[in-house]
Amino acid sequence: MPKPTDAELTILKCLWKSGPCSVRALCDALQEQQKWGYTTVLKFLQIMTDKGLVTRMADGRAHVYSAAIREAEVQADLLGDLVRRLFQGSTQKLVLGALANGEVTREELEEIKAIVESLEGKKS
Amino acid sequence: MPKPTDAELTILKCLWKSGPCSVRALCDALQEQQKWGYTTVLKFLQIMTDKGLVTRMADGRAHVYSAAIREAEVQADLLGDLVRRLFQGSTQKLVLGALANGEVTREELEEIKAIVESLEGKKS
DNA sequence: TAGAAAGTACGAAGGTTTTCGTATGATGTA
DNA sequence: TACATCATACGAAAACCTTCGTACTTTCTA
Repeated sequence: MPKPTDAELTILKCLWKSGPCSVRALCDALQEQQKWGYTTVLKFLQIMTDKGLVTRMADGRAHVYSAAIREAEVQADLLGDLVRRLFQGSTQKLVLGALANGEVTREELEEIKAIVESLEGKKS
Repeated sequence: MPKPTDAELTILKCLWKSGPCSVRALCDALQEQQKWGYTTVLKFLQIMTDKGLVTRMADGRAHVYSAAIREAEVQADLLGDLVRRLFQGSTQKLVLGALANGEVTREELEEIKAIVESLEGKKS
């Protein structure tokens, strides 16, 4: 599974959020963040189809595109990449780095702690 | 501060580990992981000097290169990028994703929990 | 002193990414 | 039916990344 580029990620995020879309609908949905021309978006989708990142179905004259990988898969993939390349392969180092630098509310900390404790339970 | 490319990261990691190096020393240090020619490494260092990722000092005929950014900075930078681009800006979502997919030992979990608790303390 | 050795600088080739423009075909309407 | 509209396909330009090869300079050394 190829790692999506920046532009490809933008499109995937839009597909995850909106569900299957025609090129036109994607363009409209992207309008606010991105000033891409219609053929630019189309080209990305064609490349992504070749790479297996999206699939397409004919809908009369037009095509409807869907994400071919789930958000969680890409997240796991890119996280694993970062862990390997910048944190000596240690997930723990990445987590500590994220906690040290990111904004996390008290409620979110609670939730993280709960997950950590449940993982500890599994390791008994 | 420009985001380092893959090759640039490899070189930065080596500089962080070994400290300031001549091109020759870097080549040797990289020998095991990477089969780069001397001029390849030199070229990267020249590009990285232009980008401000490394600095260099003359040492007689040769140059000695040092990392211009600390490892923790780059880690924070790339983590922030990932949080923004793939986790809706939520550090918590990234942490949960990392915990769900990565390998973490019991001792590491303990340490994470301790950090979480100390952060909770700070928020009181 | 003449040539080997070691270092830097420059440029270029080949690949990928980003971004459109143009060509071409189908569809619907005056 | 002829023209505007909308969709896809194709190709190409510009930027960036990776990787060397070659040229040039300085410094040893036989």
